[in-house]
Amino acid sequence: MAEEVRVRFAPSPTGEPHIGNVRTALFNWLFAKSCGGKFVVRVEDTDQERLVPGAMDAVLDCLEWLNIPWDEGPRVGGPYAPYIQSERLSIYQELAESLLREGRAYPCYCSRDRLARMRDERRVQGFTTAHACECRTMTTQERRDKEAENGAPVIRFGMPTSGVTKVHDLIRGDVEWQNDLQEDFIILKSDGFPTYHLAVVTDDHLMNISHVLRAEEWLPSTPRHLQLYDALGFDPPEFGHLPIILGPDRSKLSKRHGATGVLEYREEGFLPEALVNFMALLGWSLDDKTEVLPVEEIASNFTLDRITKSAAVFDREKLEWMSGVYMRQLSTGDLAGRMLPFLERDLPGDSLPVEQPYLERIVPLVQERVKLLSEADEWTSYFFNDVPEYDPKTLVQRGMDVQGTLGALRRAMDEVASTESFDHESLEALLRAVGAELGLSARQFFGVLRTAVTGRTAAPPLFETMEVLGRDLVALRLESAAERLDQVSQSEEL
RNA sequence: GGCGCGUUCGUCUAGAGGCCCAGGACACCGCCCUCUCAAGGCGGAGAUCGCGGGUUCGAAUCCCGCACGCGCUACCA
Repeated sequence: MAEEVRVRFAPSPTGEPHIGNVRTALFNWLFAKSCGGKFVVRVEDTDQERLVPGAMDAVLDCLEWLNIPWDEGPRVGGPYAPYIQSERLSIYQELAESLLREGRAYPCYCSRDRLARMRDERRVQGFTTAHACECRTMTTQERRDKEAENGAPVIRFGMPTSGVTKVHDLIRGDVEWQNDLQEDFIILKSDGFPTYHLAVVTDDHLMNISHVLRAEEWLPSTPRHLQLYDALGFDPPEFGHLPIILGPDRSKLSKRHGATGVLEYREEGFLPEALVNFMALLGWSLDDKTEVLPVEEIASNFTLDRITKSAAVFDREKLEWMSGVYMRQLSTGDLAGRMLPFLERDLPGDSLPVEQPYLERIVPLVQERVKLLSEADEWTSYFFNDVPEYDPKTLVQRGMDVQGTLGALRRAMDEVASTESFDHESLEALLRAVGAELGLSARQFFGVLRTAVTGRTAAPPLFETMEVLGRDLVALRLESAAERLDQVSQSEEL
């Protein structure tokens, strides 16, 4: 009988949550969902020096924003609590102690300098930089002497000096390492904190993790973990090493590549469901055609054998496209609700407050034009003021002159003021006829009106826009346009 | 330097011996639609499947070698 699938995401709170981290979280969660397993979050805060206050909350906020819930972990608790490693120190210390007693680990008194020198020497000699110092074979007396002069040692794990360590990686297949090339790595630092290696192995075992799905950069430390499992008498979980995510220069995605923090994408107004879909496609695919699919469908079709082995370059342009796709799928009310906080943030103060019912009339006009919520203000600002800012000269369309443009504006003013129905269909019928009468093409006439009404040369359909703005505002803007154009042309003639 | 992993259009990918002189998507170009911008439709360009050897009637797919890229090589994760 197969055991319950339990996977975990184990971020270390050392900075802003990163696309790479979150993609790993997503794959773990997808895998758990795909087989009815549990997804646990565990905070690996064993590096006190690099610890960044608030980083843990940022990670958790990201997961929540992306709608990736966890079954156990911080904020939700669970049967294996605590899920924060700094609260579990005694567990690791006891295990390190027992390893020490059994002779599988030993105290090491070497200084960093000495270690660095040894590594350099080995490197020039063409050897691996690994392997142990002589602390491994010290006598008890020698240790006592060292301790007196050097203070607290670190605890190193003694790797086997012969044989190979093999893993059957769920994604990469069989991989093996020669043991004598492996380093005697530190499991307990001199401050009493465990290193990653001891802590993961311990907690993955204690928390009953069945599958370790982590980034490929961890593959080289897998033999260490396997040997630790063995020495501790624990059954190892299954391992699967996920392809890493690269920046445009094909090196591991990192801060120097610019926007890599997930929170930045939230600030920019990417839709979380688009980010999730997009990240899932970084290393996984359903088939040869389908790319846009809801997360439930990704989860129900998610299998490890469809994960790629090769690293993937993060393509922001495609993400933007996908965000637009999801944007268009939203209902009016939903989109309006999501836009609101962005408009409140980005619109000038005198345009506020934004009323949701009014916004919902605007949304259908801009929905298929907006890719990011942070663009919402650019697309809608002229709905929230009296007269938009623009260069009056842009009123004059190709093939027209100032006088003709002024005439067109004044004629439109009259029509707008006197027409009975102000719905877009009537307006279009009416103004089309007027344009023809003036001898202007639709492009010209509507171009003049577009600039006058919206202040821009690219905007949603004119007549729907007018309908939403209402007769008074439209009339005001047409009038203002005529005045401003008149002024400019006069001042330039002088 | 050592160890490990990887290598299909610029990018994400499909492909598990004949369906592939390689399919889809983003980006790009053109046309259509059209009041502008989008969205949409149609079409185009773009990959000698890293290279060289094998195996086979037949290889992107299997084997070997090489090259290149990336990762790891901390009292960081």
